[in-house]
Amino acid sequence: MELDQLTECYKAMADKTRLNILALLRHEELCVCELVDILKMTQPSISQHLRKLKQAKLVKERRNSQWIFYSIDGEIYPFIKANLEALPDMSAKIEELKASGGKVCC
Amino acid sequence: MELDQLTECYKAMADKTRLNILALLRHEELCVCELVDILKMTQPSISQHLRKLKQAKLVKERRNSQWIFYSIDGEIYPFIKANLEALPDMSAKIEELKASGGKVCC
DNA sequence: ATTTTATATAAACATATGGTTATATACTAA
DNA sequence: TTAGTATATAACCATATGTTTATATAAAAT
Repeated sequence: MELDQLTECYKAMADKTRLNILALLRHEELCVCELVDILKMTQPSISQHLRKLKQAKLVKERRNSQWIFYSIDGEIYPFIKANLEALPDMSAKIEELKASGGKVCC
Repeated sequence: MELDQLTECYKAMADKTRLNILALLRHEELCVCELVDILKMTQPSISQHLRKLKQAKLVKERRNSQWIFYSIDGEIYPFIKANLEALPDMSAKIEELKASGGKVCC
């Protein structure tokens, strides 16, 4: 692949918050406010991280009325599956969110 | 894996020069001055990039008298092979180096 | 229409990063 | 021991990055 595209990919992954987001999206698509809830960060911060991931084509978005749901993309990267598999399991965080009634949305 | 370890790995890969170094080392181990030659960058700059790669355990070093040869490591990362395979082929650069008599060393 | 909710963008700031120049260290050769 | 070669480290600087606060946009509900 092109080095510039690869650099953008790894830059996008070179941040703990963004790896957390990817790890969460592995389980299911989530909207911004759910990520804010789970990661306990401000909404603009999450939005900007999502923008980087989207620019690197690691996530895609889908609008559903007032919410925008993000999900894993990365299909342009032949290696992405292997990388995502190395991310820690975050299902507990997702369960927490659902238990606290924070799911669908918000 | 641990998110901190993964973050360090992707940070190390999030730079064009370092991806170039990894792409070159895929072919064979190289010493610092050979990398300086091929990448046409200053020696301190290359050294500092190598340090980052080494800290992330993506490369390892082997001393041979006055030279230090770097080679691919990354064995702590289950995905690293897939990632290295996506790097562009740099064999032409290596051939150039050998043709110009710059090999073994320096 | 106006208000509320969800998200994005902008401006400002502190910290991180990469490059350069200068210097230190490690080994070799004389 | 001294000089030369290979590499590492340090100090400095410019640019990039991530966070915060404030504001803008878009859709929903009233």
